Amino acid sequence: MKPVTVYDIAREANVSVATVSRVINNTAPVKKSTREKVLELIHKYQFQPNALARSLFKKETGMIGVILPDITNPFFPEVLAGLDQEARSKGYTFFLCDTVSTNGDSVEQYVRESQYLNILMEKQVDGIVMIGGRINLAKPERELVSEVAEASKRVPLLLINGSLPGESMTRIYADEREGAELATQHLIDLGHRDIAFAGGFKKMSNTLQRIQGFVRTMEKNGLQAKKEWMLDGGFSVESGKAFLNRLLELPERPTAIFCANDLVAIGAMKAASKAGLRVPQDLSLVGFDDIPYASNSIPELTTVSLKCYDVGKGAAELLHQMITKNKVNKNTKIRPELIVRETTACPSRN
Amino acid sequence: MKPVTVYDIAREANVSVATVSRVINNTAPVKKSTREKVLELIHKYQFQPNALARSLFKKETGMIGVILPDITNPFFPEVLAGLDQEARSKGYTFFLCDTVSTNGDSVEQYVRESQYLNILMEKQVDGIVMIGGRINLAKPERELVSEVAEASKRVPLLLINGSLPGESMTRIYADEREGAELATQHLIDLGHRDIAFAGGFKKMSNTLQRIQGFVRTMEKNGLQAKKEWMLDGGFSVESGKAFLNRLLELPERPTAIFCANDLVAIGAMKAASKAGLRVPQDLSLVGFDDIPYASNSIPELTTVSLKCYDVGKGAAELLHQMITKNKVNKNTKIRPELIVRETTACPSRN
DNA sequence: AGCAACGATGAAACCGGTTACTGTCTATGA
DNA sequence: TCATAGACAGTAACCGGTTTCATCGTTGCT
Repeated sequence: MKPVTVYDIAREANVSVATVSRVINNTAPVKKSTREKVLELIHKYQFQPNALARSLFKKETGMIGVILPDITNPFFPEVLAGLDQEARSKGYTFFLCDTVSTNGDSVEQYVRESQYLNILMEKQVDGIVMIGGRINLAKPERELVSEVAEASKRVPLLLINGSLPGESMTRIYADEREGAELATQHLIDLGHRDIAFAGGFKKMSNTLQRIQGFVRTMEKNGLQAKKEWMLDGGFSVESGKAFLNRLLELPERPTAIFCANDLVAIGAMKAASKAGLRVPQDLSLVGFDDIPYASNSIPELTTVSLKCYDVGKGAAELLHQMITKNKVNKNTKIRPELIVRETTACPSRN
Repeated sequence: MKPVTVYDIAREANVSVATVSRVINNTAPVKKSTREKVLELIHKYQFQPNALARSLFKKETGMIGVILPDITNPFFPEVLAGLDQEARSKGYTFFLCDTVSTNGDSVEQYVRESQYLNILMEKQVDGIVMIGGRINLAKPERELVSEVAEASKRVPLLLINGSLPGESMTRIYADEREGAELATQHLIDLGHRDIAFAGGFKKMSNTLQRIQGFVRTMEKNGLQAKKEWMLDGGFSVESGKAFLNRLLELPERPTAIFCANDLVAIGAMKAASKAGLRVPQDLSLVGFDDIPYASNSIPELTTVSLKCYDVGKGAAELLHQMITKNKVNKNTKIRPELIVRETTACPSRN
């Protein structure tokens, strides 16, 4: 049972396909009686025009691709939600491209990124959004990155929360350094002097930014970031636990930890609880991102909101501009916000 | 700067487009020297074949659509991950269609569902997966549902965790009733007799199933489910808090609550903590779904795993079968599993 | 030598829409 | 009365691939 086409409709209505098309798109006047006849047939057969054919000719698909590293990380659904709400109102549909690697191999992830980039372009998406992923690599890995820049010459491509070293691409991002400064200053203001930084990957630009903001703020306050209290190696709950346990084994312990993201903070909180430490009385914790977890934990997590939803929404607007006009300001910065909840307090003196 | 096409390649290689196509798809023998010349040009121009044109002719797009109610609910990313991993290995790409309504209006959500259904079909997706949403409506709302059944006649359509009353459609689901039985029996085995049920929407079939499992197990053990301890009205953390507070105001209080999902359980846990109740000493809590939250809370949540990931994976396999052959067993059931963690204990006697 | 089978290739149809171009026919104004 | 604009509609080209069918030259077998 073949799907019905404009030709079928045209034949049965005794008109040409051009007329059918005009009725569908309201693109030129059609006699009322003719229009009605066509409309009736369309309804009768539940005719659905083939979007492939249409897009092939019109050179626009109304599809945009989103490439992200792991949909299971609650950070991403949040920006996706913002992206979606805004994009939907403009008539776009989404490809979701998750580059998560099954075996934890990060090279595999990069490969996947390239694959998706190609697939999306072949599918003629109107635009592409990349969140995180390789665009977060720090300078040394630069070569890995050129094809992203290459792709951006062929299709509107927007980077979220990441930049390509050396390449000037359009991007929208939350200012991670400022966020880190906010968090660090908050801890210092509470009276903490012994503050650790835990989480992330030093190879990634987002981690670097956060570390920079941390170190800088420490120094500005006449404090110094202790090397042995700077732990990296992951963004997950598990790694958060590991970090805390490592910290526990040290001769000197910090009174507060600034975590690279909320998941790490949650992990640290769990490990602390296991070890009999009370948060925030014995240990202050601040996270980063403000994913929904953060407000659902007990105690609720003090954190820095990266305004995921706003970033997503802004991204959709920007991309839309890139697609229609193609004049857009290259760098859009979203200001993060410190959200004080229950995991930070003055250090206990003893 | 127009994108290059097979024609451009063909011209410059002094061959016909047919030959170029053959080289690309390895679909017929081509002389080695010719092949190399073509390949070289493809590389030179970074030629990317237009997938729209190809799909238009081949009548397959390698795209599948996923319709779900709210990507922000961590349940869905989990099944998405399973779906994705499996589908990706079979060469599919995803449309993500989030029907979440901005204003909380559920009618709006149904409208969105229909829209997406149509869009997806027009875009000629190879198949559609629907998770939750209107397929979860209980019988009375049946009329709202016919167009889903209608769509399933035109394109392979698979239902996850939901059924269409009266219509026989292919579906894969975790047995919610069995899951509820597991949870309830667990509480009873611990010695609880006064057990409440909180969360969900009574209009939705998934809630109904869980309630059924709960009530049935209570009765099987000679207990009865108290009407005033059966609260519905949501699947969110907020509603979980509200439920607990309502329960607190009652003259008689349950010693345990079986929550319609993990989010509700988390909410209840938070409200309990605020009210000075210790979990599990003063109140046992069991959730449902086993989203990542569940293992990250303090204390960790006892819950019923719906095997989201497996369900997603199974869905991808099923859909693929529906697309290729079209012979498939209509009902695939996944057995849920009780996961005992830290929020359940024997009731304290007093 | 004769013929089948196969390798290599091109011409053209096809997928299902949209639109440029053309040509009626009618209403309107000079 | 005639020129002209605008409503209405059809023909055919076009978008960029894939595939069928036909052609032609080799090779292999009898």
